Amino acid sequence: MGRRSDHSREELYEMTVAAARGIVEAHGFRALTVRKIADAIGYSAGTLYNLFDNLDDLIIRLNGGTLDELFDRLSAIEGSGDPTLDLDRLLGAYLAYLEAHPNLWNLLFEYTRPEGQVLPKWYVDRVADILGLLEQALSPRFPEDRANEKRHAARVLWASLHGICSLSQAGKLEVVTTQTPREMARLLVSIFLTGLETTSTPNLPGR
Amino acid sequence: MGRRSDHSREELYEMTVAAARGIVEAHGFRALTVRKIADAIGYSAGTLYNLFDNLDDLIIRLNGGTLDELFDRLSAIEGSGDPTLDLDRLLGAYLAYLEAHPNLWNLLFEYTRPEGQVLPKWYVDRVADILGLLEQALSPRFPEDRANEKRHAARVLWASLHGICSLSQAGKLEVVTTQTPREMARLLVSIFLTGLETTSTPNLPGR
DNA sequence: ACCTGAACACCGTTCAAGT
DNA sequence: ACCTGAACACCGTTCAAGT
Repeated sequence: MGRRSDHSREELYEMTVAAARGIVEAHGFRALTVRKIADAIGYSAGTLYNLFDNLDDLIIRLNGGTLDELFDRLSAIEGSGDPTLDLDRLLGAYLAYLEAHPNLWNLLFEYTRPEGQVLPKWYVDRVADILGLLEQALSPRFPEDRANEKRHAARVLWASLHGICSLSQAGKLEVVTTQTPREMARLLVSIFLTGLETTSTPNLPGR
Repeated sequence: MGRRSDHSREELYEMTVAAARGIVEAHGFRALTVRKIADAIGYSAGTLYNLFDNLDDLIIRLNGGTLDELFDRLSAIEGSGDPTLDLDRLLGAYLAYLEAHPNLWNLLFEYTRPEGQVLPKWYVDRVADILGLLEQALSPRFPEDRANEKRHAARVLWASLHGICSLSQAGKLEVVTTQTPREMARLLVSIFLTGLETTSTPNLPGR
């Protein structure tokens, strides 16, 4: 036993995250265990605790990479200035990623960390970056002095689209509808943008 | 050891589900284990396997009860014929339940069963019943010959609201917005209903 | 300084043995 | 027919002991 220094700390870190990702992609997040990751990289389980606080920490790092990938795909889309078109492209890329890496997406959103753990700032920032792309696509619909309304609209739309993806991924959609997630997302965007056009200041029910 | 017959099979079943529910409500779904349930009802773990196929089966039964409760709360709301008002009331009741039983709701939606397991029919039917209430509230917006569009709209709205609840519950909303889930849901319903009014046949981007 | 293997305190599930 | 306790095959995490 004792030090091996076959790999630098950084190499080890990369190997670990890559191995974890491989396991999740191949067998789903339920199959992800510290022992299996250690096996895959040829080290003992204890070694991983030199690199990560615990499995939860490791998962958050892995999810960070997934968020990066997602952002890269989405930010590669150049805006046309037409919200309908831009949102549809964003949507297409998002759903394509989801379809290509369902288990990674699952780990990203369906895995909830234990009781009252807060997400690290860098993690939240990455989510905010993705939200920024949505805001940008919505921009033509909002004058500059209504940035706050735009923020709110983008977040509501984001959460809504997430709901469609989430239920679809969990297999809870196909049992109650024949629509594909793509169709549902398009219908949502279509209704949403139409609703935005005529609802500058939404009139909410009595409160 | 051997048979005790302190309780009938039915009693045992009820005790088990109640104990499981208690554990989830008190400590979250991560705390739910077969051994703890058995402890709580004063039987051995093995006994639970006389009543349920496995823990997953037990959870689905528990979730069935949660769906029933949710349906009861929502169906107690009498319709006014005004979709804005009715949807807001449904929403209020839904969010109130979520707030009162966050951990039960969590188990219902965030817990995903292992790989390719299908939900039993009675379970899907209960979800469909709840969807029916949404459809009913939307009814004034759709002529009778557009029942299918109504179905689709109800499902999209349901998934969207679910997204808001889901992200809120996971603590992923408060980090990117100051809006409450209630406000987001209201904004969504408001935009959605406005969008429906003027979008009888939504024009989707090129497919 | 790093890595290991054993240990600890858990899991879900099965099943021979008892009544 | 029902129930138990032990067993099996796992977990995440810690840490003394080795290099």
